[in-house]
Amino acid sequence: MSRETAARGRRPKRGRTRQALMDAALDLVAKKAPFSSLSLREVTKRAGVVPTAFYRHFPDMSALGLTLLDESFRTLRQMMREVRQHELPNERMIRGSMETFFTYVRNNRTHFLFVSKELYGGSPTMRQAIRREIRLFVSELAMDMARFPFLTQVSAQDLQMMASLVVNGVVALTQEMLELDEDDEAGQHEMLILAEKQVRLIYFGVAQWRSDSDQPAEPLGLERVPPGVE
Amino acid sequence: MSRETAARGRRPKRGRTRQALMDAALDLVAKKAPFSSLSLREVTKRAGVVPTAFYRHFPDMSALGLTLLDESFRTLRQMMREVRQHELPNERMIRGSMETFFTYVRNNRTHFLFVSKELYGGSPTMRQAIRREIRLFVSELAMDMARFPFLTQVSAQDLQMMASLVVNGVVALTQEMLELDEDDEAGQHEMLILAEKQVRLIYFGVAQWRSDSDQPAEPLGLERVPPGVE
DNA sequence: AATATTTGTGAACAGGTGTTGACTATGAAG
DNA sequence: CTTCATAGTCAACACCTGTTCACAAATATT
Repeated sequence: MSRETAARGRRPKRGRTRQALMDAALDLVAKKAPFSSLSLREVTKRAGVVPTAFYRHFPDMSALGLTLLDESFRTLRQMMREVRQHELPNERMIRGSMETFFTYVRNNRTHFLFVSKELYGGSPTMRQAIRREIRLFVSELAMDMARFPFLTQVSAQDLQMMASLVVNGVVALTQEMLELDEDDEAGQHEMLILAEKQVRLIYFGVAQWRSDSDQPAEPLGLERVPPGVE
Repeated sequence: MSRETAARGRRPKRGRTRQALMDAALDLVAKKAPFSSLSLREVTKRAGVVPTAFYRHFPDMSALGLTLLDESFRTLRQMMREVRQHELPNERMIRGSMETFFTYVRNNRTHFLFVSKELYGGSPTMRQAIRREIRLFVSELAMDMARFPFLTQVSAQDLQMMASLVVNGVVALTQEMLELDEDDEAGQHEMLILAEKQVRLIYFGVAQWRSDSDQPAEPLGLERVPPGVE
């Protein structure tokens, strides 16, 4: 008895509306304004649903945002775990890690666009959540670095500092890559090369580090520069 | 809350309304939402002016935003120039530069808060403008680094890469510092120490770098990989 | 097949939004 | 003093906002 009364009767909208709302929000963020300046009605319209239907799935917009955030990070965390288990700490590791990470970013563009814009522009709750996730990555990377033979004498605090340097760099490059056009192959590859170089550069510095004295192993001539340079 | 909402009785309203609008927007961004989700009426209300008065000074909100951006960077550029001229490339330079820079950030908190939120959350025009400024700082730093005697053989491209690493790191730490409470002396000092360490670490890596081979001066035990790596 | 629960609809509200046009106060220039 | 452009006010508009409520449709449970 499929009666279509006012021509409003639509297809089976089982639990799909919820996902439709999330996708709609993600789309709008990707090609328009940040999430905070996104209206409930806008999202529902794009999802092909009447505004009031929103409340069947989320109490308000900020709840949608947090759900989106969770969705964004859950798969990312899982991927990072796998990378950490498979890779070994050698020269090729850097390239491999960067490659898999940036490929992942590419395949989940809208999610990263969302997170990127919320990192500093979002509500306090959002920002805090994101920064917590980032700090988690830093700690895990620091743990990995602790296993490097030439870093056994570096303090945990300095390891954290080094790891955050790497993660911050990757985050910045990720955001810069998101500014590129979606199918700018050359640009994205260039970004990958750059990322690898930068991380490698940091690792060179790391190898020179002594944390006990808060000083480098060698002065390496930084301060031996003659004052007549200017 | 000592806002002079009673500006109605004040005489000299000459060119002050324009600045009042800018200050109001800056205040709102600092303690509320990002600039994009800021309404014209909200700004005028805070400035103690009727909404229509806005159009006497700016065609629309985005024009206000660009003006704010310009105001934010003009003094910063000037300060950076002075630092670049006074400082010498030695060990103390890093500490000194970081100190003056972070002090400046502290004294211009609202401006940096504004820029920080617009970097990734703002309109395309805004983001582009900000990234252009950042790229400018990178280039200038790269020029400074080119004068380091132990970097004369590094390619211009790699110098750019190194400089962007430093700048990105400082940007990230700046944004992190802005998350701290305004009068959290300890936290801000800690951030300064961290910044100095990170920059110093990068410089150690820099000293190891050889750009002609895209490889480090020494394998330094990261891996005993043969030189024939892609 | 009858019932109950979830999910989507439509109308309506109170209030905020950008922008208009005509009008008025201000202060400088003639 | 008069003239005139600048800068601020007021009322009004058409539109978009979040949220409410009662109702209808679709699905699940009995």
